[in-house]
Amino acid sequence: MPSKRKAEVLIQRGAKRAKTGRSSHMPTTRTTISRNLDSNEPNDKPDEEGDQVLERGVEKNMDLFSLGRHQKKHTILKPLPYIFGQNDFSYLGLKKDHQNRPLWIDPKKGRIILESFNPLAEQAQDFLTTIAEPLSRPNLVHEYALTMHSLYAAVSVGLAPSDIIKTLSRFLKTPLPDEIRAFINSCTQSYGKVKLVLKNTKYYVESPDPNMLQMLLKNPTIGPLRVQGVETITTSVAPKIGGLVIPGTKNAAGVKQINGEQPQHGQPVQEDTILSCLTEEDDEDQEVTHSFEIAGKHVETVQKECLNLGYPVLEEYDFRKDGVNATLDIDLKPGTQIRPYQEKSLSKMFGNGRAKSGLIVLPCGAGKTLVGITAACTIKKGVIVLCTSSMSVVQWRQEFLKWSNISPDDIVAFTSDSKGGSGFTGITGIIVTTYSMVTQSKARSHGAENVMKFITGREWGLMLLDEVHVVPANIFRKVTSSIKTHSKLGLTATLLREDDKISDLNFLIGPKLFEANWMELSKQGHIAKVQCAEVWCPMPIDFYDQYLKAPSRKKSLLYIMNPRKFQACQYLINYHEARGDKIIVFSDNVYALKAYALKLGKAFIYGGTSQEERLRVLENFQHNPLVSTLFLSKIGDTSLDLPEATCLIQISSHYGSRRQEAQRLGRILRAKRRNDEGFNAFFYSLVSKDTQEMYFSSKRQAFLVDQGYAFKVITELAHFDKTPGLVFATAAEQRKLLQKVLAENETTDEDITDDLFHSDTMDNRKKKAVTRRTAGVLGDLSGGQYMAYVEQNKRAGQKKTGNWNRTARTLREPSRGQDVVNINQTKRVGQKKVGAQISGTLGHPRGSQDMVRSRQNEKMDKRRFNEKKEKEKNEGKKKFDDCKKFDDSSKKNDEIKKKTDESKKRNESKKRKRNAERNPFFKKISRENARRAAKR
DNA sequence: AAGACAGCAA
DNA sequence: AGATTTGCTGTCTT
Repeated sequence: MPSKRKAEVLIQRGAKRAKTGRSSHMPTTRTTISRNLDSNEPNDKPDEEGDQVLERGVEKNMDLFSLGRHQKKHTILKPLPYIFGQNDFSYLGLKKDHQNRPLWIDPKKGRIILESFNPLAEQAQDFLTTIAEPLSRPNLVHEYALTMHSLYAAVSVGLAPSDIIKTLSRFLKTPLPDEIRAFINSCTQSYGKVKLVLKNTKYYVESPDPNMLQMLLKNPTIGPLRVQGVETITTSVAPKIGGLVIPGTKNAAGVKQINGEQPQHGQPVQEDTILSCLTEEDDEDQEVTHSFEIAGKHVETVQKECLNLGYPVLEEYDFRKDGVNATLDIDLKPGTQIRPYQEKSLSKMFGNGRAKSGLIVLPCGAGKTLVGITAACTIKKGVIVLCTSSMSVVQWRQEFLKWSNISPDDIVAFTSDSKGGSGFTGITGIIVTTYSMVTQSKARSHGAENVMKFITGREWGLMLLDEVHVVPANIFRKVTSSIKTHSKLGLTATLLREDDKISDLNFLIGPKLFEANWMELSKQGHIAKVQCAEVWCPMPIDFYDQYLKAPSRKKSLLYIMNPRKFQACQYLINYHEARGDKIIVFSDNVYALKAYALKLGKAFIYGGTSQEERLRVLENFQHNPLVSTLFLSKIGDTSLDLPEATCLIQISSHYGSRRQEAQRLGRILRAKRRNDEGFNAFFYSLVSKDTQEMYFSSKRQAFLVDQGYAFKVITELAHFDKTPGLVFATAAEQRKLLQKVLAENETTDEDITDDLFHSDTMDNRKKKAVTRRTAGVLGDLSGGQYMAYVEQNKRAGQKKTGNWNRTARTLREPSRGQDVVNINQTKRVGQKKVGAQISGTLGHPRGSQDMVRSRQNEKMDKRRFNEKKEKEKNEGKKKFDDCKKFDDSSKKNDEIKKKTDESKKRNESKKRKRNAERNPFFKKISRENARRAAKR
């Protein structure tokens, strides 16, 4: 039964990935292939290595259809399409020595398949990462896509089209299809014809070919964006390559040795992979180039349009020839050596002696920061670093100080609480800030205003974009146009978004320069090895009943609060604590987070946890051997500098977000013990069987599976039933939990609707709430008693946890697990509790945090309402337009309609605000606040 | 120093 | 397929 299920899921996943090709799900492919080969070959030993089987099988099958027979192949060999599916390209005709060549190609889609067990695989892989985009790299067969962008990137590293074609056909088992040859030629020819150049904070579109510029100016999108009357003719010199040394590399060490400095001992001498420059021709001729100016804010549009036209804009920074911008005194600290893959990624960036803009993708814990710092040390000009949170701003600054010799005065943090004066003490320097800091367009404080002027008013040599996958978000993409920089380097671990905006990075930043192979890094010991598992927790029958009946909202709560999941979680925690692991448990749902942590007596942190408390908990988690489990909400995904954990358990997560999954896995890749013999980190996803969670889980895993991680499915934990002390062991307890879960939703909704949503605009919401109420049968039946239960519980909780000293003690003595290690009670939260009490008297069962939340909900409803209205309006407008296409007055009407709509909206929001203010609930709160303030 | 608030991301 | 809740930011107020 379990194996059947597994097969089903695998097939499902395979089907889901069918768009990107079957081979992307390795376990399926592998098992299918070996099974079929087994049946073909009776002598086959069952324990034979899969790759050997595959290789021999492939050989054997290849023999069956030698060249010339391929026309008939499909009729002759029935099993083949079954085995290889759409990935059988042998009809292209195999070369005689195909066994020695590692690549297949799909002539239609430009997909390249690499046999990673082939002796030439390593060489081929290096080549492939340069010219194509890795799609999926599991154990045996890797899949790459030849795309426009990847080819642009290849040319920008210096590969000539002929090189690409020559090398590709050398690795191919089949002759290079003509389509592919044509595709490569068409993509590479137009590359580099148009350049974007930054001079004196002005942008110019430049080309050696005046016709090209004329063509662009005639383009309806680009033409009007030209700044008038500044067409100039300039001369430029083609770049030279030699002499550039990236600090931290072997070359750099050599230079230092000559200068009398010794590289630190114990550092392995690295292979000289650096600057294997592919073009050596030094053009000494001076070329005449033509250019026209465009405004900074139009750069994005122009780049996008040029890309559409098939003339990608080349953005390169010849920083060594830049005499205008001051040179920054920065270098890596002596003895610092960067790892081979870091070097490789940087050599892609500086491949031709100039700085190319682009993206570097490295898994978490693989030293992205150091790559950024090394890039900064190579360019040696003003640097601006952008991060997602103020925490990482501080970290980036620290890392810079740690790895480089930059003077602390020259590196400034610019965040809301550290405005960093108005610049550097020197003439240039590094500024570290957040995306929102530089994109905020609303009123700014005086200091911030100054710094912003400073940032936008000058030219930067390098812009480092941390977590670059956030840039395509509507607000953040502004940064690329408002800050004038010669080169951009985007860093991320997961170049993934669940929307389709990720390809925008191609013109917002640049092509992907390098993407590391996770499995390779873990084999080399740079990141930890991880065992991934999905634990299937069956739902107790009454839970499942309710799950089937429940509306989607409650469904999720039900499968998260599955008692069997509680038990599995407890079991895993016990098991790994006994092994000496440090465990992090992730839950997106705060309610579940608290419930789990309290029930199992562990520490937890979520958004409402104060700064002070967070630090205290983290410190205990790190140093106190008695605190080895920590529960985190999605706060742990981004904004927490987590100490090293070795085991990770997910109990709930954000739908099918692959990025979240990868980011969470990244939390255990850093482990210091990774090089210990046989060390393994563990990654568990707990899913409730036969629920939506299964689907989400498979979706989330897609990225990691592509990276080569194999997820085991665990349906039974060893001695699970005999484990003593499991929570919710009796049916009565489970029933109680079920009621609690059902009622939790009920009461909240009811209260929110009754207390907070008096305003007439909320009719929709109310309707929704009513339907929801009728749906929960069990909740209705037991609602009354149940309220009492909640209230009691709440008060008990208050009594128990209000005291700071007590919680501090329980933390130090976790053996008093019975006491519940609730270390979430800071002074701040304690104050909030007062709010909770008030709300309690009003019949609001949850804390004031929830009050805030529900107000936010109201806001959100407001927004959604507006959005909906907007949508309807747009649709209406469209129809309106359609009907009155030729009516001149339609525009006027439209405008009037818009205006009235807007004023209506404004009035409504005002009304809502007034209502909110008049609401006794808020009045009471604000009175309480005032009273408290007076007391202080 | 901490909370309210608004806006945004995922 | 679509939903959706939590958390971050800066600024202003107390």
